[in-house]
Amino acid sequence: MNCTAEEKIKQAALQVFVKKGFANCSSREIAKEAGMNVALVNYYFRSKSKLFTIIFDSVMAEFMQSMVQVFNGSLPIREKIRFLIEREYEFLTKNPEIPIFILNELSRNPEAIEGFKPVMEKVMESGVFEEVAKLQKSGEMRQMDMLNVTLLIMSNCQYPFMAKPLMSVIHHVDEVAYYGQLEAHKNHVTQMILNYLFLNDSKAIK
Amino acid sequence: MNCTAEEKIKQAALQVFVKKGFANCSSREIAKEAGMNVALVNYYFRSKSKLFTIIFDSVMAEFMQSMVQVFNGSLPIREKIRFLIEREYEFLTKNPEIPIFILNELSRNPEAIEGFKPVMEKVMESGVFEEVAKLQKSGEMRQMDMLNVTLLIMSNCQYPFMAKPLMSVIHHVDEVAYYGQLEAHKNHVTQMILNYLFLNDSKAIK
DNA sequence: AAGCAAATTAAACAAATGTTTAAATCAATG
DNA sequence: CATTGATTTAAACATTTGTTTAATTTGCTT
Repeated sequence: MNCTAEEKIKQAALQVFVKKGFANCSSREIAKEAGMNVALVNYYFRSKSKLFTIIFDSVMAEFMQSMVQVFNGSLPIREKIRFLIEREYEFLTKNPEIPIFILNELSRNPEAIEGFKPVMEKVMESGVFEEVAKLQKSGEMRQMDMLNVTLLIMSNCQYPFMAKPLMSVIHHVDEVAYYGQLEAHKNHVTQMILNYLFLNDSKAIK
Repeated sequence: MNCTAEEKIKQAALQVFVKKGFANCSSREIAKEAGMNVALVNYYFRSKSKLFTIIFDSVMAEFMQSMVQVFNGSLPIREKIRFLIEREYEFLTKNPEIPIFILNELSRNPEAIEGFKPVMEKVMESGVFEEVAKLQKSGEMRQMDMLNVTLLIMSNCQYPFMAKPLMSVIHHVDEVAYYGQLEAHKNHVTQMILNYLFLNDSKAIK
């Protein structure tokens, strides 16, 4: 592990930013978390904003990584989607605060999306969108816009992790029990989405 | 319309808090939005935090209102769910920033959930949960935990509005086009969820 | 060991923040 | 009109914030 001061600050910033959000934490808090002086943060990164941009972009990249990997693989679309949901739940179980962090920062500060565009290129280059379009033409998949397909998958993967505080109260479960429920939820979501996207579906499990 | 100073401050606070979040705005900003002096905010509400709690609780109540109304109605479960999704999309089209506001504040400050518990009581009292349990016993509905049912509905209603900045970039659409897509999405979501929740479903549309 | 650049620190700065104070204004009552 | 209480304001307060400065330490080369 790279343990230079610069790297330590980046790790601390990642933790603090993701947990509390840009507006809700101070440079001094990040420095303290890294075990160093405030001035060092600006010595290495010039400003809180500049540091944030670096962290945010790296989070976005990691966040999209599983999607890119799965899409670039050679599985048939149906298995790609199943695998993608599997991977998303795996990633989000380890990093449950990421989606709320990203969506919150993006809606408060839309220019933050800039650093994300290069990652998006890779998804487009994978050719999944064209592949889906072909299956839709042939009647194997339901005719619908790719935006809606993307939205179905992302909604059902990310929202359950974002809503933990709300759902725990509604259904009186603690954190451990909630993550247990999400394992079951993953299976429901996979079945439901595949059944809906693919027509005349002999593999559908009732 | 009630145009007392107190009411004007509350309206300004609602706008500012929802748009920017608690940590990302100042008392002075709220006062300016209301067209009055900073000191008045504390004169009427004692502190920024106290004012926030009042606003947050009222937002939570309004947010859950459609759910309570639909659940207390006399429609069969299937129609209740269909109607609920309709109402959610209607509400969120008018108030798209509410879900990210609520989930963000809740995850940064979990005690904020307190003011929500009374609203939750009303949902429980409606008896929907028992009604669903009965249909599950009879085999009309798929056997699954109520937490997962709730999660399916909320994910597919709220997330699409939360993810607007992300999705607009991914699919190169502007705000107007995006909300247009969400109309189509509402129909997909309704079909998909009903098809999944209700078994042996003659009304299912392929 | 001396010198030097990079790394690190304590201290200071101006601006912004939540909150309070004390004075001014207003509206209604006697 | 004078008085009283509620409302509104400008100003001040102490803290915190992001950022900078200038001094000190560190590690390494000669």
